[in-house]
Amino acid sequence: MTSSIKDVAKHAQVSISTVSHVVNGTRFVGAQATERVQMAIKELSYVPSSVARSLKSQNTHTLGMLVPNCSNPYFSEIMRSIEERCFELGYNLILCNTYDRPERQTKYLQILMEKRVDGLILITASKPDQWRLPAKLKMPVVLVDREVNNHYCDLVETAHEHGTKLATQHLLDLGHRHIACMAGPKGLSPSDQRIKGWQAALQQASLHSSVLVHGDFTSQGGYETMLELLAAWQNHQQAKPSAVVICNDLMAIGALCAVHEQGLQVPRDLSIVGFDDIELSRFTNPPLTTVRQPKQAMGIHAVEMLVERIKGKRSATQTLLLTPELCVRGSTAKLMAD
Amino acid sequence: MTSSIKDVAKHAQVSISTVSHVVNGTRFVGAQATERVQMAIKELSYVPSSVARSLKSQNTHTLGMLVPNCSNPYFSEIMRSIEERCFELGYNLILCNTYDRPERQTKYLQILMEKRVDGLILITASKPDQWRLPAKLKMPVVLVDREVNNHYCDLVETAHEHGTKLATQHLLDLGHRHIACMAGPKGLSPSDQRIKGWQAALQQASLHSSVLVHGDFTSQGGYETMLELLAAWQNHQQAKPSAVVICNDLMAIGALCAVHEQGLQVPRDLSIVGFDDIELSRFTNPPLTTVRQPKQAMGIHAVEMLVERIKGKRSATQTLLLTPELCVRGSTAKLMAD
DNA sequence: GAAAAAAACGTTTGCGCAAACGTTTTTTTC
DNA sequence: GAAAAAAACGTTTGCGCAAACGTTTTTTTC
Repeated sequence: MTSSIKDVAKHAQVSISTVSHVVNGTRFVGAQATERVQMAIKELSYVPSSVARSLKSQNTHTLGMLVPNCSNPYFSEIMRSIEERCFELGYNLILCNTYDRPERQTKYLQILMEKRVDGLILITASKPDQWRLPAKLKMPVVLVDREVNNHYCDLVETAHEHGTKLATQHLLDLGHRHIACMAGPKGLSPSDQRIKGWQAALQQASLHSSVLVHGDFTSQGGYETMLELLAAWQNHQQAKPSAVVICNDLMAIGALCAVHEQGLQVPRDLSIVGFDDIELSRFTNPPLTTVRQPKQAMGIHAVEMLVERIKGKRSATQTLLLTPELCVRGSTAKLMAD
Repeated sequence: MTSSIKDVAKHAQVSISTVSHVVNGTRFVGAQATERVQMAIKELSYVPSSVARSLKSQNTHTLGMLVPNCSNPYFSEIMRSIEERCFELGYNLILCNTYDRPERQTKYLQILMEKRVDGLILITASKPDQWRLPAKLKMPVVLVDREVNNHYCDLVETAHEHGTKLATQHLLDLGHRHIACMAGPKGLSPSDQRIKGWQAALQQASLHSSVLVHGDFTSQGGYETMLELLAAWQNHQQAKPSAVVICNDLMAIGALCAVHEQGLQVPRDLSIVGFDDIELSRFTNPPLTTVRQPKQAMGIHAVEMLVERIKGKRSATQTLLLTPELCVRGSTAKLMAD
């Protein structure tokens, strides 16, 4: 079926050694021999086997990438830049969706170890207690976006707390005093840190913390959670805030939808700030004011840190904290006097 | 470093053959021997090498997946269902973004052949003339969403033409008579077919084709193209249509943004229908009426057809044409009398 | 109780390659 | 012109495994 180095050698009337050296340029080979080998390669459509090469060289130039869900734009945008940098550095990526399910993650880790991937990029949003990396996992690992309990590995993340601080401060500057927060699932570290940032900004302005609710980081969740909030406000069960800090863009987009569905307007009746700055945030109605995570930089650095480890150029673990920035668009406005 | 079957054999005082048979359950092994092998595996943290196994068995249980851009929600949603089915069937996926660049695709095809992937899933949107599959590519291939010139391979796609026909008919039913179309890049087969559907529906209603413009299937492109359209209409260079069929959701979302930015309202001043039904379409403002592509079914069938070929269960090429359906939401409304 | 059959393992090969190690031929050195 | 060096290749090994092929011991059969 597929021809091997042996077939090429026979066809070119040289040794397999010579074929190997022509293919890899690892030793001088005379002009005629080179010529004959190249001809044979072409005629037999020879493609060297990475499988055999990997067995010999003990590396695969392949990385495992675990993400909760590749159709979440936040993750897919990070994935994109990871893939891009991998391509440039000569690595391939095996895509693994975990859906935050520990058994699925465990299964994938096993498979990736069997495949002898050179390293792992972990973007996983499950609760810390649910998932500890097996200690025996003797393989370079870079965590992206969130810590893991027993982390003996590198980490790249955004300064979540600083991000929501920026968002909240922006709303304060616009005159808002009642600023609610829609966070992610309880116990999830990025979510917890974002809550802290919101609280810190309020405290700094000598304001009480306002309403805090938890969503699930999906659009549908943001939509439903916002509907509940609006209902509570309309029934006067709670004082109505004039602004909401929403801890990711997907929920913010769902929330926007809910607000409009109830006949209210953003930002006239309610200012909304998101978090992540996914590509579509620029095109919502109104365009979403949000905290931009440097997703491209995250991906690039994650790959570079991982490759450093793979090549043994660094032994100490390293944490890279990237700075988010506020993108002011149309979903926030000055507080209207009632 | 990592232990091999040899180490396990020595530790358990059996032959490598026995270890292999215990690991794979391919031959009866006595209770004590089994016990000793399992102990040794645990103590040495032995993980069998898929690399060596692949070299021996001549398969990798790995598929290549080429997509134009994994951060495009339409593709990422298909990818998700592909990954899901692969996981169930015991295959891994290597993620390859091509960005519609032929040289990048060529490079990836070479790498995937070297990696000896068992098959290929191709979701690629580049122009047919730019990219022909190398004839020597002796490997099962399934095309998703679009044809390729020399296609000796399987194909899964949506009935594009039928889709835009549904969309256009819906607008006609609402009383619209001037219905424009914003298509994708010229020469791209799904785009061309969608244009045909729009034309066919108009013709069936004995109407002239209205304005046709070409975007690039991105949000930004949809935004800009819509701004140009609006400018042309406001300068009375063109009669203003009351509705637009937009050939994917990303452009539709960009277009929505442009319309609102110009102070107009959807659907009051302009009805808009999208195509794809990406997840966020439900949450736009107004929620987007769109043609749903059965993305999950596409992914599942693509994987299953590919695995059939890999296992040699089918030799004839096969084309699967899936039926889209219209999702009526808030971006379309009855034509208002002026 | 000897021959045949069954049970339970072990030895060896080959998958395709990279590269250490070796060999032959030609050229250089003095 | 003989010894040494250089040029240009070839032979062989081992990476880790699956499985064909083989061997030894025990049990069954008549």
